[in-house]
Amino acid sequence: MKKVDCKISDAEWIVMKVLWEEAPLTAAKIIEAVSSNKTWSPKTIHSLINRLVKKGALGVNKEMPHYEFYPLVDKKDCIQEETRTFIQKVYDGSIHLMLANFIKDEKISEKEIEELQRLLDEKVNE
Amino acid sequence: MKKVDCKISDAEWIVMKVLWEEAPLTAAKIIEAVSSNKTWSPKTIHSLINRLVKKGALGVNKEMPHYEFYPLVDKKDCIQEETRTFIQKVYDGSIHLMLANFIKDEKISEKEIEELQRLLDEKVNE
DNA sequence: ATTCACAGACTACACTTGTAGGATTACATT
DNA sequence: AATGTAATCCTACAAGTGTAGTCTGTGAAT
Repeated sequence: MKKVDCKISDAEWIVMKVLWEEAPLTAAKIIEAVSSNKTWSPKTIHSLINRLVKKGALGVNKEMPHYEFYPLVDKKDCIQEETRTFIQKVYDGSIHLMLANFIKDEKISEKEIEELQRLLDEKVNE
Repeated sequence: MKKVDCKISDAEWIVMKVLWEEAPLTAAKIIEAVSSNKTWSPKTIHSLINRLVKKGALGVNKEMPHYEFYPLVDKKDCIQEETRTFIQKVYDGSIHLMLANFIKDEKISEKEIEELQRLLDEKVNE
């Protein structure tokens, strides 16, 4: 998997998430999967797929009766890059500020809090 | 403070953050503050300010020798909106997934972990 | 009073993004 | 083999963004 060097737009993320879930897939399959969340025209989804190929985020296998697409960039990398950008923009790059703000402000259930505490404990004992 | 109804772009966020920090400010002051982080032309910063005024994110006091600008939208609201969008895009809207992923993957110092644990504890005892 | 430099108004321009449409090709069915 | 339907390829187009530039007026300095 290549490092992410490209920006993936909001709409494109939806397509990428389908292929990170399962790949390779034909355009038809992708359209089917995306359509459960979005009411886009198949044409629109084709456009997004092609842009992602052009960007280097997707690869194509043309040796098939119908092209098959698969991710060329790693999901974890993309998430981290996206997160980094977001935290930079909103929290001046401070992860800590972000998490603190988050824990303070958001509605998190008791159970989730316990779960997070467990995760933190694990982290400590690594 | 109005509710945020407008999208604030990455570049615009930098201007907004200056004015959330201190307001009202003249364009010259804003340019000065922004220039410590960014090497934008003053013209560029003027453009951003004007777009923000047009979007309704900034207000202007024209009764001054030089216009003074101030935020019309609340920082907390903007952060929350931005965060919501981000989590939707990357984590399918699951705050929990996001925090969990974060705690697992990111390099967080021991001290930060303790700090977060403290925050969670506080949250429990609310 | 003249000039200079900056403030403010308006304009520019290429690139990305959301959202498709049209033309062409190729497989599948009659 | 012909035809229809779906898959590819290419094109479109307005709005938003990053990144400025021009023109015009006015206050400050000479």
